Amino acid sequence: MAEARHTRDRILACGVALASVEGLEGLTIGRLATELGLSKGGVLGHFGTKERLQVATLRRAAELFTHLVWAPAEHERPGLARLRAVCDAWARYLVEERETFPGGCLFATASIEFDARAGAVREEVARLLRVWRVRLAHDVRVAIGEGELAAGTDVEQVVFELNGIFLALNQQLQLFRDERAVERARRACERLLS
Amino acid sequence: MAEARHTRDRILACGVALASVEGLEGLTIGRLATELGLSKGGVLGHFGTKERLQVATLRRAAELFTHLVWAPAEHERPGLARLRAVCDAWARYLVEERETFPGGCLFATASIEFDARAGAVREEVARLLRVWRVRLAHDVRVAIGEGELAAGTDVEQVVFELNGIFLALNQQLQLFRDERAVERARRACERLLS
DNA sequence: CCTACCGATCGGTAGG
DNA sequence: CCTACCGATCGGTAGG
Repeated sequence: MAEARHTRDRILACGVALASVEGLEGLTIGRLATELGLSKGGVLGHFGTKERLQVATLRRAAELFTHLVWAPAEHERPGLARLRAVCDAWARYLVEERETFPGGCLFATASIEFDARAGAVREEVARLLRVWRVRLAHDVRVAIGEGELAAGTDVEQVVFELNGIFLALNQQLQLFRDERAVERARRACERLLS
Repeated sequence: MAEARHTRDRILACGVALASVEGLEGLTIGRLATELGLSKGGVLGHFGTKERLQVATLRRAAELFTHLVWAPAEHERPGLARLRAVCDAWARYLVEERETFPGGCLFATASIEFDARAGAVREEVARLLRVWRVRLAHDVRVAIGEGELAAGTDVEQVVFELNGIFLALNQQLQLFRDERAVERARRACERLLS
């Protein structure tokens, strides 16, 4: 039924925002229910267990990330031009999507929260981050092939450092509310991609 | 009494390890009590409230960090030499202190966990991270003064990027169990500090 | 999708 | 430091 689908979407939108602040463990069924005017049974019925709710929330966040960070850059020329567009969109996503992710990037939150636990949630976080890195690595490789980056450039090294820059930016924005860090991230990317 | 002090130390050692894995919110009084063979009252008596237990746990983690990362570098020549020694010790701390911090750096965990909440825990995390950054900034400034780093170097930029490198290393070690990232962090530091 | 309920665990208190 | 207890909330189930 279309109504059930719509309810599921509402639950996930609320779940992404809640998990961004409280973590995927702090994403409780009771709180979701209260916030949406549903019963706990009504929430849980769409997912079966809390773990599956957590995985569904992560996947929805990945769809949003793709839409907000990848889509604006996708049609740029592969290689350095697209990498730069991705970095721009990535920074914009961290700064501007306070409504969707009031507690900052959900992948930063979830990767820290589950990095020492076993289970389906941890596996899903790791998988989604790997997919993203493959995408970045591809454009780094193209940039090297095109001579836009030095021939000896270590692809994984660039991806590692890019990841660090945006983890640092997320922390600076969320914990210190320091928007000047956007400029720092931009400069760090420039230094890395030239 | 010396015994009470000893019990408090035992609670905090266990608390640091537990919070490293489960977060400072997942650090529950009941679980601490069970793990230490105490009653809940026995645990809480040393701190009063859970929030104060969380702050005490963070402070203990900061003492450990100082001992493991700052102390080995402290007597190096201020400036670039000491910065390099700090980076070495910082990486070693993330890789080797699995027993003390089985879930990785507690400051990485706590900063993500509390970056969207108000209260004493958030303030303490932010304060401790600021103290550490001041320390790093000082040696960057000395290095510039000594001509070891270019005259136009932006101090906060270097600190920002250093922080990113070690956040990325922590994630790579914990979520992906990728020890090759240590070499990547080392290379990123070299690139930054030359 | 609902109400009504389950056992477990949470932070915290009282009294000793 | 203990036992015994409080109300609230957790994930989840039953029956409709």
